Amino acid sequence: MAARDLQERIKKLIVDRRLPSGAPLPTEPELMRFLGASRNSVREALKALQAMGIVEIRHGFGTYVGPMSLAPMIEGLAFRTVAGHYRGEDSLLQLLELREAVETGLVSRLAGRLPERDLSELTALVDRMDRQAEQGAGLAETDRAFHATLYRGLDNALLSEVLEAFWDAFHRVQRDLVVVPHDPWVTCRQHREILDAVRSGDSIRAEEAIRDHFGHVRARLAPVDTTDPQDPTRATMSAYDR
Amino acid sequence: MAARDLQERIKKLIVDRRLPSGAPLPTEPELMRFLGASRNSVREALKALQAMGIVEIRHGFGTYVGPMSLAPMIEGLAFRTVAGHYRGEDSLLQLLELREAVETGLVSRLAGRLPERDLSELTALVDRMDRQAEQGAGLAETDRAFHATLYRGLDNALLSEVLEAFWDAFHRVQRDLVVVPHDPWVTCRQHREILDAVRSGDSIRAEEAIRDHFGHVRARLAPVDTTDPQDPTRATMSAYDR
DNA sequence: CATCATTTGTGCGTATGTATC
DNA sequence: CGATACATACGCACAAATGAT
Repeated sequence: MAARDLQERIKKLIVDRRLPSGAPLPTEPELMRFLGASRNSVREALKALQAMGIVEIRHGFGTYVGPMSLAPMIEGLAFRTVAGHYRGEDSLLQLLELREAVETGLVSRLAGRLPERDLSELTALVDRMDRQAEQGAGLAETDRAFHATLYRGLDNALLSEVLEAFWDAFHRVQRDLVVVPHDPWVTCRQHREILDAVRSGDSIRAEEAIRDHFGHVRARLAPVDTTDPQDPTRATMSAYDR
Repeated sequence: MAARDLQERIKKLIVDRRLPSGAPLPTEPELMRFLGASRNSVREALKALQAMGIVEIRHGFGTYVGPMSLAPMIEGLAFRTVAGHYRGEDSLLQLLELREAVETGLVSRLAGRLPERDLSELTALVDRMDRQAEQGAGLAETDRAFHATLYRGLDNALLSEVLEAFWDAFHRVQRDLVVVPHDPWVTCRQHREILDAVRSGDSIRAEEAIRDHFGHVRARLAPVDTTDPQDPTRATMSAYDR
């Protein structure tokens, strides 16, 4: 029995029965009977679907319909970027430019259209960035929240998820791969400028602010590190070394 | 041994050895020894990596490093959209709006910056659309080529791939799920308008043209079909019925 | 063209770890 | 604590596909 068919038939089973995220799937023996395949085949099909985020397997408990998040996309993008990076490609830069290209376009549509509620939330986030910079703490999570809150105003959950996925993939790779000596105060100032520009409703200025922000990150990215992860004298610590 | 670990260690093996796309991976028995796991566990890990597009398995031949394409992302997006659609969500509309939001932003950056070579290629594509409309042939592939050629000017291979992935996911779902009675002449006219706007260098007009184009598709999408795929009287044919 | 070795695909049996009741 | 149900893991055997001899 073709393993490819098994995956398709399990997917069909989910849509046919209108199973929502979190709904329990038939147990492995039941799937074996239903699909007419052995345990190995069923398990391999489930593993593949799990990798795609379509099903969720909880040890000793059961299999369930997955959260349908874009987590697999993050994994795939991140690995693709890491592999390309070590092969000497500028894959990390490309990922950053992808974010820049998309976000510059989106922020101009947002300018002047954000409700006061979101604006004040963004203000609070930038304020928190200031405090974190003062304490020398990392402000990655706050940066993530800022971008997420900003594009929430576009009122498209899928779009928000995609942007967050791009953010996650980029920062995961950046954290594992390169040393970025960045000045937190510059980051704070740039986010405040983005916020001010959006609040003022000036599309051009908002685009410019986003471009400045990404340009700053890009500059810190220039001296890419492509040392061999097998080389014990390497300067960075990759997640793939564990 | 956690199956999750196996996947990570195979990924680490790929980056450590700098294996490019298409390079052969160790055979299953070799991986069993290298990873100290049973064949089933190794195979399940490989299946998951295959689903993510990281490895490619060819029956009776061997396993290879995958093409690192975004094909898995298309699969995931498409399934997520289909499942959401049958559950009564407007997931297909959201996917279309995602494309619209991203493309409106990008096309304004393109206006007036496309080399004559790309412009003439786009002209040829629109001409081909006209001929196909005349013959009553489908112009989906030409539409795909138009959008791909358009954003090639942004000079970011990753961005191009992502946009093509969005296109593929949307059209796969639309083709399988809903009946869209669309007028090919309108489509032709709108693409010509996009091309003219980009050629003239008018960013505003280019954005407007893209918005018109997507607006037309959105209008044809309104009467969503959520009939039960198990219902033999259904009007549409889903890919998940096979 | 046929045969062979190699490699992946499939199926079965069994033992172990883990969660729920 | 035991009982039960389930996922996890292992090992073996055979089938099917591919490329080379």
